[in-house]
Amino acid sequence: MPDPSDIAAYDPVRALAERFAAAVRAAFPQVDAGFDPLITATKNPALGDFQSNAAMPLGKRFGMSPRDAATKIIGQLDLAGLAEPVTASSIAGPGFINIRLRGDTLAALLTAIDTPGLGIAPPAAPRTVVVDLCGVNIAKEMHVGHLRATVIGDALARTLERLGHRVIRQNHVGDWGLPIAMVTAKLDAETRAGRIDTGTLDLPTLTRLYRSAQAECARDLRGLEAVRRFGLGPKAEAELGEQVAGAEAAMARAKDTLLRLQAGDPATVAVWRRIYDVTMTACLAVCARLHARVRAEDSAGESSYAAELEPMVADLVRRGIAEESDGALVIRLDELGIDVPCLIRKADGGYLYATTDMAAVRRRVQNLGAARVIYAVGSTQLLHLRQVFAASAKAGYATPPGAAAPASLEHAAFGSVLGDDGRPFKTRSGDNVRLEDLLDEAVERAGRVVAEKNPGHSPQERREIAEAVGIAAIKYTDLSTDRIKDYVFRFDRMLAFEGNTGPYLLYALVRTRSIFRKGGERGIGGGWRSAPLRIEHPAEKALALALLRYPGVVKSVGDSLEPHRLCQYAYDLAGAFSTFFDACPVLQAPDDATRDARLRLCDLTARVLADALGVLGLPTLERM
RNA sequence: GUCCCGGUAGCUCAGUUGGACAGAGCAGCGGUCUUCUAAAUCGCAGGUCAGUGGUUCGAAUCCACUCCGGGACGCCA
Repeated sequence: MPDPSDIAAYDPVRALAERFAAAVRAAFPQVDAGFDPLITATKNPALGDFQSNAAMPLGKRFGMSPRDAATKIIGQLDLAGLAEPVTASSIAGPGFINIRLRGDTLAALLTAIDTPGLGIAPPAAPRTVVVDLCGVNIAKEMHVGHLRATVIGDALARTLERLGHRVIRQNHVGDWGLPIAMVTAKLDAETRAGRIDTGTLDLPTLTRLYRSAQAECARDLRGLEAVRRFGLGPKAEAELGEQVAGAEAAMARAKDTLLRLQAGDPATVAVWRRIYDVTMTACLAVCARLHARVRAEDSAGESSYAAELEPMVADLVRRGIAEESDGALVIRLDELGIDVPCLIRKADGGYLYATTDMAAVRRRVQNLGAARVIYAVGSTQLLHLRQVFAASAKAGYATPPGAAAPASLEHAAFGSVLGDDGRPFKTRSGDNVRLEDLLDEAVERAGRVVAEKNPGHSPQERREIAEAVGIAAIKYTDLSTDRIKDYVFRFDRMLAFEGNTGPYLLYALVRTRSIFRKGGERGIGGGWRSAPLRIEHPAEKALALALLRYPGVVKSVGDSLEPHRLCQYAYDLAGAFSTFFDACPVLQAPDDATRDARLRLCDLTARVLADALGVLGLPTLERM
């Protein structure tokens, strides 16, 4: 049996690449040392496990047929202890070289990843990564729009943590500016009028206040203009004029409130603080229910940047980064390939969200020490974030002190959640759908299915299972497709217990675990833990190959920020296990050695699958 | 108008730095439970990869143009 340390740890691709690179160097001394022998998994298992596509580029370069190049390579190839011998019949098609791993090699590689880390080694140089996620607004309930920012952001954060990096989550709470001042003024007025008790204030009430405050301030200024322009008469003008006067008064109160907030007036700040606390308590509870690790200490609201904006803008002006344009202040980005300037201060002196976002880049890179800043933010902000990234780079804010290279600012953009009609997901009346209502309905529907599939559970058990299944169903749907695309939200599809769904994966994990419960009942001890792995049956081989892919897949999600790759992997692994479980008796294996080897394989599968689901942020279960 | 993102089987979607006849799931048809959770598994059927042209030994993948759908475009956030 080969020594795992001899074959580049656990990774068959790397091990084969080394052997092939050596053979290519021997066969073609002219090629440089960095030549990539292009090892990939073979799509059709009937042809082999892996293939090298090295012969095609070599054939082209040396003016020979790729099959001749392949023949030269295999003449120098030594796969002893790793794979079946490669012969002329291994060359196929235009010049593919097919490779079939040996069962004992697979067993050795699996043994190498059968560790607590499951083959994922800590990075040589851990990086600090900031993940911007969730992005709630105060005085508003979480709705579907926050689902993806929370679920995707948390999955990315977990992935990077799993890879051994230092992750700082940042919930960029929308807690500042004129809209917030409007609610603050409104709540203050309502409280003073005795219509609201701040002690028992809840989020639905706040949301109502927010809406009415917005409506009061915005009341038909445009309508009045139209009435004047088209001369609809003094009566219409007077009616609208009254409304507008009210709106102007409300707006004036809001602006006054904003000034007092900015000045730190204790009474006003106390009202604001109450709004903040009521909102965040509810928001963090939803995050907890979603199994998203977003905590109070992860909040870095817009308000926390308020005091930094004026000095930052002054700095930008002084250094000539920002310039005036029509009374406003902009940063031009033409030289960075963006023809729309980034507006950072309005003509009236007010700041914009780009200003706050630049301050956030600066703090995240300069103070928090981020080498990467990842934004789990919707694709509608694509241009905005490009501008902010470019403007921050131009200002030098994206480069850590003393560092040679700037931090990497990355937008993990996602598409919209759509309703059945293909339009953005809304209630019949056009309101946003409350996230909590969505979770409640998913859990309720899951409960019905659980009761039907397995009537033996106690009500308590059923509730717990339904909760996990419902949450997993929603999260998995959100994570399992390419995030840039929109998707249609459909309960029946995500809660289907067959196919590529969260419930199916939970079930697959339960099956891997239940075998040990059953084994315990039959008096089988833990001797299998140290039993030698044996990979003989085709289903065992397919499962082994799937398990060995795990570290590389997690790594690729960390690089690409695409959690759906890990979902696809988990689904593949679950499928490989199901096939194995069907074809290979474990507890009734023909002999004890086979049984123990298979138990160990089940255990490794269970741990990898549970780890993958954990990285995705899905809740898991012991039984269903 | 400019820019960005999508378009793959009836439906929902994968498709790694270009590689073998384009893969799953659902829906349809047909096998497999006295045996480890059948919420499973095995098989059949189903596709001009939106279109045209180009690069290449080789293109769903890269380039150009066209069509369709969505989005964003300095004084909201």
